[in-house]
Amino acid sequence: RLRKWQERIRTKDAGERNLQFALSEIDRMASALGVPRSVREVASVIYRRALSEDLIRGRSIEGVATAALYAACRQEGIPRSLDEVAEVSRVPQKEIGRTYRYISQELGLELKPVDPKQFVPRFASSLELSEEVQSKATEIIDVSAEQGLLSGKSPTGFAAAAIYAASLLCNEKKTQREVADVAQVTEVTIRNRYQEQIEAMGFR
Amino acid sequence: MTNPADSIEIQNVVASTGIGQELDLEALAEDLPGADFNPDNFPGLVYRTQEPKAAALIFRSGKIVCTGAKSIDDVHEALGIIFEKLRGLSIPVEDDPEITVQNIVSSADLGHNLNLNALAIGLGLEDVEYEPEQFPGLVYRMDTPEVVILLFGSGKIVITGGKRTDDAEEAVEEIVERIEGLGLLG
DNA sequence: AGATTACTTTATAAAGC
DNA sequence: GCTTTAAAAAGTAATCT
Repeated sequence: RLRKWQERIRTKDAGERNLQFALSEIDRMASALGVPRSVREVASVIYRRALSEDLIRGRSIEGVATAALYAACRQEGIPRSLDEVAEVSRVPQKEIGRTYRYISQELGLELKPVDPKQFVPRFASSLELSEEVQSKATEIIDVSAEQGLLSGKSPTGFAAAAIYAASLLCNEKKTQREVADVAQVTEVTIRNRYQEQIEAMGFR
Repeated sequence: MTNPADSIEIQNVVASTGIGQELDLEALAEDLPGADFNPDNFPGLVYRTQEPKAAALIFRSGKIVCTGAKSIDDVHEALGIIFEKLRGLSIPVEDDPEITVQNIVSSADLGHNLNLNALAIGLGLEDVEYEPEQFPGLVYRMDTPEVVILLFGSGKIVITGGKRTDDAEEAVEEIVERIEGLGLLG
């Protein structure tokens, strides 16, 4: 009986330490990503839910913590790409994506697909582009998405191409390289999406 | 008006069987020209048939997995060739080993572009996985028939997880019905 | 700036770590 | 969970000319 007590305390302590570790990791990654405190709180709630529903078994704590943060960013409307999240995590991108899909399914998060427009303010400001370019890029995304060009395309690449196109249209040109770097996509992707988008806009 | 069900093409059939006889894979690897056997890597010996084109994974237990065939008939043909090869090496093989189809992968064309974002919401986010940052296809798990369908923006689809030839046709009819019901098929 | 090659996803069996 | 095998879909990426 005494051993059982000790075991329970030990397990409880270990669980408590693991939870503290996960929450501190979420905090560390959230800071590195520059997301507001509200996102860390949402991520903590998602992590605790995953813990209480026993979704961590067979997975790394860090993986679930990172996936929870990725999900929280999306839920709060300020998404980070898997690439960006992987940069501040010690878990490989592939595992983050898999774990996210798993906890998302199990917890019934039902997150809608990422809207490329949500990347525009952040990408545009790190390129020091004006509000005018941002609203033009937003318009390009809306028009080309309505014409069915978004299906299957990565939201980051789609946003990057629209920002590149908008920078040209507003005489604040950025090179494909510059835009590709902030969005973490290749110039080839920007070129491909850009061609389709200007056609959808009726230019060319 | 072309029927999407008519566009169905079987792309890959996976089946399992067994010869009811333990095998010495080291020796088999020597006697079977073209056999690949890397026990450090994987416990099965890989043997490929040219006509019909297929790949077989042969295990020490005598169990065999056949993949890559384009039809159920091809699976039987390819395995028949392997059984004969083994008999030719004086390895006793059961008369008609039972062959079980484990998975059929098919492709089809719905004939219209698809708005995957709208489809993800319409089909129900709980049954859908659509993460275009990770993969361009929308993954839809269907209950009856129990298959998984990958839907692409082009309207091309992949049906997998079925064990019967009819599964793909039933799945296409069902998905077309659901997409039409949502008013999302051109 | 092409072209080529290769990797992402789905399912599925097999034996063993 | 992983390892290997096959095949399709379409997007993205790395590498070479």
